[in-house]
Amino acid sequence: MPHEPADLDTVLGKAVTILRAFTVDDQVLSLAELVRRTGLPKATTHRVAGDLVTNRLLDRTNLGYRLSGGLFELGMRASVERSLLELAMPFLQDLYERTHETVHLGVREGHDVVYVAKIGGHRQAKSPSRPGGRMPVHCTAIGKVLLAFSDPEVQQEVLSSPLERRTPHTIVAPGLLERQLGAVLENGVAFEREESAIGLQCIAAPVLAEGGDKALAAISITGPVSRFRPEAQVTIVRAAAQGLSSLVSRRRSLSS
Amino acid sequence: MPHEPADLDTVLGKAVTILRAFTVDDQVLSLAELVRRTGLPKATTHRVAGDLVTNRLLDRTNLGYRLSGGLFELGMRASVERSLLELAMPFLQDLYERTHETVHLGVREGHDVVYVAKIGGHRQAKSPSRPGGRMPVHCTAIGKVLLAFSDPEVQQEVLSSPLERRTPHTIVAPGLLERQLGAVLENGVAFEREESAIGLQCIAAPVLAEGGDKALAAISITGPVSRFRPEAQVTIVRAAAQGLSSLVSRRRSLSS
DNA sequence: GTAGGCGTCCCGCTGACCGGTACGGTGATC
DNA sequence: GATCACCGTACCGGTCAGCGGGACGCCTAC
Repeated sequence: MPHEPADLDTVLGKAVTILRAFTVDDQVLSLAELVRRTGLPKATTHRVAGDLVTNRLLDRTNLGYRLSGGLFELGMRASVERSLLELAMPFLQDLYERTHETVHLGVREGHDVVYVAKIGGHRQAKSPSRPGGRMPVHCTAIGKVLLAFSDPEVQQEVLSSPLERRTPHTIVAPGLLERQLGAVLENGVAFEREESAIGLQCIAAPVLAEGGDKALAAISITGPVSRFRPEAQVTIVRAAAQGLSSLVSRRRSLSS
Repeated sequence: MPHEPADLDTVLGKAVTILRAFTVDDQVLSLAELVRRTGLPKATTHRVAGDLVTNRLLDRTNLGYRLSGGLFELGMRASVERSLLELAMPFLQDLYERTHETVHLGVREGHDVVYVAKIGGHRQAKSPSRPGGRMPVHCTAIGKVLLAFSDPEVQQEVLSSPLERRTPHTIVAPGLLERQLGAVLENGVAFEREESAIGLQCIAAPVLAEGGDKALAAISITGPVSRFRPEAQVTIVRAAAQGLSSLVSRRRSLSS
């Protein structure tokens, strides 16, 4: 987890610490729970949380605090993710319509994948991914594509840190993972077979930056083993990702 | 605009002021531009922006600052919007697949609609809405539905404040708007005919809270006048919204 | 009754924050 | 190539916003 724990000697540091104490599946957190998670003194937590409410980053409910709509709005304005999302939507729609399986758009952040979008129908496979949520790179198709098309240093960093086991099929051997990344570079797609959740398979392709060797994002299709064959989707996933790549290239977006 | 301008005497206030200086279509803002928009002293802006970068709410690029991916992630964790989005997605997909026109999910915030989701294909009508963006309630179908199913006080507030003209068809007469809201209550759907943008028509239905008289959100379909007839979609939009309503009711979500 | 957990508030100390000021770089204008 | 305007960055002493230990009142459980 390459998360420096934020400077607790500044108001701002305390504030983001409180905000980040919320995980994807927390609806509402009590003051006491926030104190427990952040390690901040109770009085301080109370005051800062109050200030956050004043500034419309938190909502106060009778059960406790929750992240507010104002924060959602702000987050949606993050230019990279938002414009990616807007440009990608038509391509994601196409994939969904052809397969009626769950379609993801994700970017890499450190050793994790962050899902920017997730679309699916009523019968979608129950997957552990959430929009705005994280998953380790090494156990997802999106993650493996993103890693394969990353700087070698990043790859080494991941390969040399322990690979968490999520299911019996999760790849925890660095050597095996490295070989797979090589294959991904050749094929332009990555697969995942019940490595993050039992019963799920997945295929992903990279959205490449202008140079063509670095990935900005990745697109994937996920389905249950019972009815979904990832190999059958190689062409359309690759096409969608490439279409998005060239669309993105036509706009200015990136930067250091 | 019921936006209290945030307390500029606190660090937190300054920080959110800087963050909110970004609009939906700003990719990157220079320090000087931030100074101009926020009215804060240059030195202060420089320092606080630097702190925001440290805390991963802003990114530093060679061109200036931009809202970071960390902020996107945080915003996606806002429970109300996120769970709404997740539950709604299958219904929105259905609507898109049936019509191949742009589908929106929106909530009300003050006198504005905030778009939580927007999905469309390659040939989507060019509409002024953006995911995470705002539009006035009185000139959109989503807005009119949300307003019709709101507390009377809110309605009065909107009706008694000036109604901004966006196109020649925008309804700027409070009396007319009020009558339309009555019709919306009866029909359970609202229409918009080139009131927010020339060439666009729209139909929306409310996602109702358990009581059945207050709207949590609304779903809409938007299309160009040339090929899209909103009246033909009454049934499916209403069905989608009702389906989502009952799904939401089955979960705990709301609160004061 | 009492014990533990909760949210709220008080209040005196102090160091984080403030912002006027100054400096170096860069590009346009004459 | 000199001048000027505008930019981002850095400094630094004064002071007040922020701090958090502690106390209080309210619950529910035992």
